[in-house]
Amino acid sequence: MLQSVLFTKVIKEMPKDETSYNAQVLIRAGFIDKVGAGIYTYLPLGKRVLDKICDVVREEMNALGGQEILMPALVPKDNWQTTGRWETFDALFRLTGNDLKEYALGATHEEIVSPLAKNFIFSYKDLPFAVYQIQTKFRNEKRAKAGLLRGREFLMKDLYSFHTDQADLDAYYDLAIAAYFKIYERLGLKEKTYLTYAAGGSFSKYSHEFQTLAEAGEDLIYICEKCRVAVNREIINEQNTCPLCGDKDLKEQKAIEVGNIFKLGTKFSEPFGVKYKDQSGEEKLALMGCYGIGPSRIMGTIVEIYHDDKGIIWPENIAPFKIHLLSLNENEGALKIYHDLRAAGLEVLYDDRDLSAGEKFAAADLIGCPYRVIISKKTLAANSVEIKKRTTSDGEMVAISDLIEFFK
RNA sequence: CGGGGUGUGGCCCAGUUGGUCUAAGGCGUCUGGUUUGGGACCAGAAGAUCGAGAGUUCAAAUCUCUCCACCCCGACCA
Repeated sequence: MLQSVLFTKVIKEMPKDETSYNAQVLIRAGFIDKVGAGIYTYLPLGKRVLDKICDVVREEMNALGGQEILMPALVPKDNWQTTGRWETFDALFRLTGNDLKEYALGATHEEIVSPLAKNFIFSYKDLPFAVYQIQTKFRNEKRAKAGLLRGREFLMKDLYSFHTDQADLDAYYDLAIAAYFKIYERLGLKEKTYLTYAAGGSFSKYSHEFQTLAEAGEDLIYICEKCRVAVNREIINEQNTCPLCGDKDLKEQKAIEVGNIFKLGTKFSEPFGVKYKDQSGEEKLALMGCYGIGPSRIMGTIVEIYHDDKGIIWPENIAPFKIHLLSLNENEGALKIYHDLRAAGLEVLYDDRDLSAGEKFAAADLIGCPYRVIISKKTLAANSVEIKKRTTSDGEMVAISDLIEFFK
């Protein structure tokens, strides 16, 4: 993409009214634009990152056997009354149409997916299966905060699984945990992410959160380094020990919740009557699990973790562009290289603007693409370009003839 | 929702014991020129109902009241 065409540009000054790092830098670099508290527009650079995160999530959900669907964001009141959550779900956005009917904006979708599943589950032969969606969720948070970490409107992947029995649910649940760690690995978060035991509700002893260590985190977790798991605050108050090894030597850390999975059991299949007939013809309730992960929050989390004093340092898998090509007044030579790189299938943001070198460098550091390729009189004199990784301070000269090979 | 803070051109802000504010400066933008390896420089220009409404006053960005928005701490977060 030509940067001269990109309609956003970097801002030199910190935005007022944002102290959260991810919000400050994402706004300054032109990834997002703030509309209201916890409400953001994703700009071209931000949309690319968000899409890449979603792609990773989607691939792993597909690998887990999930079938992608898209449920409505506008949900009739009836669905919420069936479970009683119309009254009890504080963060639900409720609204009334011109027809005087009441609706909620989807905050989670058990109330939609359960009656949906009921339409297609009759026999044990119809089970198990799992569906998921990646969709905008709405929660009327008392206090939106920390940029993308807690919004009133945010992107969420929610997967729901349906099973005949507990053993099947348990087995799938473990597969989901593994799938989640694959996602965090691909997003560069695995090292800092802990499977965290949380209160489970009525159908299992625990639910699980995935918590990524970060100073910006609003959760406190207690880590058992030996087992590489953690427990959250509700659990630690009940039993000051690691649920796996019983160790009492737990380390307190701040963390961001980047995923959350529950065994729902029959909590929703019962009110909605999601039943199947088993081999003996007996009617039974299906068991459910649900598995959430928020791509927009992940984006904020990655920024919180991967940055330096100059800006963002995107992991290669989700950078808006792999290469940031900077022309220092050598647009002619640079344009050819831009086309060559693109022809080789590489994602390139090409700064073809008529600006000083310093300004281009500063913007490139802020935006944070993994590789910077510089073309100047100096490099062209040597038939070369200079390549510098965002993570290193010094670049290296690479012959133009070897450039494509360098990125293979 | 409780407590605290802030609202002034697109952005960051000065000004707030009422009067010379006909609102300053920086960034950005536009015009012309000089520049070009770390946010360059010179000259000129455009751009503001001072968050909104009501009130006090000869006079309000400045005082009073109401409301709104945003930020922070806390509570909350299927």
